[in-house]
Amino acid sequence: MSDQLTLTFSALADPTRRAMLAQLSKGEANVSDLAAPFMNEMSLPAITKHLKVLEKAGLVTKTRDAQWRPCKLNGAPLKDVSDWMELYRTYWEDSFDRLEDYLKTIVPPKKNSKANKSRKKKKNGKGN
Amino acid sequence: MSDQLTLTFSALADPTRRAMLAQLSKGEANVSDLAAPFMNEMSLPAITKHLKVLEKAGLVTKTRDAQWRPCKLNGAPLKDVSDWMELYRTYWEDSFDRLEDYLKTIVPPKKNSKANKSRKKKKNGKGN
DNA sequence: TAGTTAATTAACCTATAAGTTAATTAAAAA
DNA sequence: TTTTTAATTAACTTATAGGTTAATTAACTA
Repeated sequence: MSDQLTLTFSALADPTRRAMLAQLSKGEANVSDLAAPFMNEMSLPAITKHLKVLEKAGLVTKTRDAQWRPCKLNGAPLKDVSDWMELYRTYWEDSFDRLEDYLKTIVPPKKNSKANKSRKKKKNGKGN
Repeated sequence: MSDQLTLTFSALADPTRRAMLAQLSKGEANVSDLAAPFMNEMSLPAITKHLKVLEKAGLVTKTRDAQWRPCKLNGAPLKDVSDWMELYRTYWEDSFDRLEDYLKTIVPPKKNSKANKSRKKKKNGKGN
């Protein structure tokens, strides 16, 4: 009963699943194709499970072709992630960091805590 | 020993934690401030734990002020998410859906129309 | 029909995520 | 000095994520 965003973030929170998405971004692939890069690390049923997580999140759609199961990337759920991210853009954008750095150069580092009061003396009266 | 992206996605894969980030995006807050909206649903130690997950992901930094722990949002890890998302932009962008829809209107589903012929040559060719 | 291939399901194990209550720490206030 | 406030830690429970091996399903192939 998770909301969509939770389902999506959970699905993305695993490097194997992200690698599977990366592979699918190059084109359709069967389950065994998707499993191939991991066959030294894990079993086929493990891949089936990862795939199921991606399907439940709506990130992958699986069809049928004889005994094969061609899988396709579906990016739609990433739109929600993108929209969510947008709320925080100012917190991670480069320009924000640069602005912060810039502000540090023109606003004297002054703290108003009591601890600070006892510790720090302003260097010269010029600032601000 | 998760990679950063995994840590970040995992941290975001919980609605309580996302709500905490939302609150922090409005400004600094102490642990009890962050807990307040959830006090009917969960205990304070639960919030402490969620906070710890956010800290380990680098999304929140906690400082000290007497017995309070002012918390601050740090968006830096979201940059990685944003960069990762960028790889899939074409798969979720509205314009992509619209382009797809548009292409469906101009590429006849069946035989080679004149328009089709000029754009597409793909019956048996291994071309590109 | 028997055998092979592709994938899933079943049954199980282990680690950990997410919560709890109770105890503890640390600072402030009375 | 005692009490209150803010937060964490400890110890524990429960559910689930992520993996395993073995069995099963379903389609194609010889």
